Amino acid sequence: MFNTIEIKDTKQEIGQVIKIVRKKRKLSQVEVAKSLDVSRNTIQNLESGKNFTIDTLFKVLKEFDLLDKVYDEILEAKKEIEQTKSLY
Amino acid sequence: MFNTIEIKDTKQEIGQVIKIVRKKRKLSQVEVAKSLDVSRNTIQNLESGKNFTIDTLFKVLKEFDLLDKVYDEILEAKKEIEQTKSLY
DNA sequence: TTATATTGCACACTAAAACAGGCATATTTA
DNA sequence: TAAATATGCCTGTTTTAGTGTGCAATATAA
Repeated sequence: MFNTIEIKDTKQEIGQVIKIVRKKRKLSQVEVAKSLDVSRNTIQNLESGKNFTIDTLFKVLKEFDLLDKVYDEILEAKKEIEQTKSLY
Repeated sequence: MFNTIEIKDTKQEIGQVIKIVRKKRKLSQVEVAKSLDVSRNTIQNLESGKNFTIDTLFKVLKEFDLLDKVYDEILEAKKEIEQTKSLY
């Protein structure tokens, strides 16, 4: 009936986005890993939809200049939620 | 000079959003933890800006009907990135 | 106020993310 | 084509997120 999004799908989409951005910048997994001081496995797992920590994700987003955008969207969501009257 | 967002700040904002939504729904940390089958510590750490896994975050977002929105925003970002010509 | 529930934060323990390294298979480049 | 580079995935080890418990401080209800 309802087409609810699964956690697994969302992780995989994140991984794809990261990979696309990395390719656009012509960087290898090794190069990104070195820049962030994490292992290549960590980048590999992130890109392939495995579980990972928020620190790992945000390190990559920051490296790719995407953290500011995410931060803004969180603030935007916060505003909306605060304005919305509770339905419960 | 440039006001770059830090990872720590972003995590703390996420924690605040989660907490606000939970309060709006008049749920305790214990109740949310039970619903998601995670420990209260995990919810506590998420809300207080500690490090956490993407699975934990997405479980909470799904419980609060926010995962679909996040998924859409990821797809939107993906489109934009794919269209943008690389600057590198 | 007094009782009850909730929260924040310790602690030790367990499960899993992250690390280090290797290897086969693409993919790219000379 | 051959060489070099990059990727995907595996195995074992280390680090840390998550768990379980307890307790003091705070907030809520009687």
